[in-house]
Amino acid sequence: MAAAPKSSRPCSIADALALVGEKYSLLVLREACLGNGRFDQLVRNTGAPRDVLTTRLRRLVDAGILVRHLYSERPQRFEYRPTQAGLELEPVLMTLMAWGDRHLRGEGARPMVIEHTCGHELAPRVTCAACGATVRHEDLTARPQAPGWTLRGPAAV
Amino acid sequence: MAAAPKSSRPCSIADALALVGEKYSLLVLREACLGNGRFDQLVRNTGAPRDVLTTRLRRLVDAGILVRHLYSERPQRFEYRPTQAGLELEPVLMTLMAWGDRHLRGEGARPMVIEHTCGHELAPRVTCAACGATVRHEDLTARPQAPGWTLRGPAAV
DNA sequence: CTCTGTGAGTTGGAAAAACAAACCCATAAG
DNA sequence: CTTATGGGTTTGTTTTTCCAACTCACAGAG
Repeated sequence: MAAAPKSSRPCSIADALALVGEKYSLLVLREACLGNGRFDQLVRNTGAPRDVLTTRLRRLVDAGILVRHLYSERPQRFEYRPTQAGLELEPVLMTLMAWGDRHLRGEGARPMVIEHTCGHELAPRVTCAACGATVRHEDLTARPQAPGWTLRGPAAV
Repeated sequence: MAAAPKSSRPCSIADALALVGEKYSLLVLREACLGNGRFDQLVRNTGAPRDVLTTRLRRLVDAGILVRHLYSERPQRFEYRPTQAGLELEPVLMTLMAWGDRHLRGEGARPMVIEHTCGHELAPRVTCAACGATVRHEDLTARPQAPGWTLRGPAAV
């Protein structure tokens, strides 16, 4: 029999969520990407309690997702900006927003619209870099690399 | 002056996170998508405490992201499967996994690989459905639809 | 100079969640 | 009859979250 796993499945989804999956973290990143990276703006726009925001910001800076940028000496004032790694999470946010727009509200009531340079409203699509096709569940096969972690097979509704 | 917003920014990212942003929710969805939707599998594979898992599952079912599927009468046994809405969150997970693979570990140590039907390993890419270009931060402009919510402008690192 | 305001946090105590381990119930297998 | 399995619930403890108030450094108005 396969060795029984003692802890949860090793997976970069889990690892990523351990960093950015805490409450408010992704909202903070959203604001940073929008250019609203100052402490009081973050408090207002995310709704996070100030102390929680403090710990989230520390974590995100430590993880290399945000940088603390001094925008005024005397008095010292800081702003949090996304790093390259942070900016690369933006597509995740866009995809999540599109999902929310589709499933969480009736057509027409979107509170924020993103425009793409191409002139159209952004409709993010996740594609396979190799073949260019839109990613669909049926086209995927997961292969865990660690022993002891198996899959039952594709789930049908 | 613009009306000061009392609560946090209205945004489908926030709404989506309110549903699936709690600890373990997306890991549960991952397992459901992998076909491991039974209670004990979920406990083992996500590491969630059983009571927490119970409340997450209820929430995800109520939200229409999972369905509770009876796979055996006498004894009654259930399995949680992703709905269409749940499956449409899978690309978010794939994008997040790719981000984690890139930024959270050295090249080569990925614990799970997804294969696409095209024969290649899946490398998810987020593109603009209108023009097909890969989505990059510099190409986006956010336009909040609700009054009182403004943006500072694009942030540069 | 004092008075008020702003930005960026700390501090302290109450309330809510998470956690761990034990327990429950129906059925099935040995 | 005993043990095992699946899908949870219960109980008690430990962490987090939440909220409001407070601090500190400086700036501008009067």
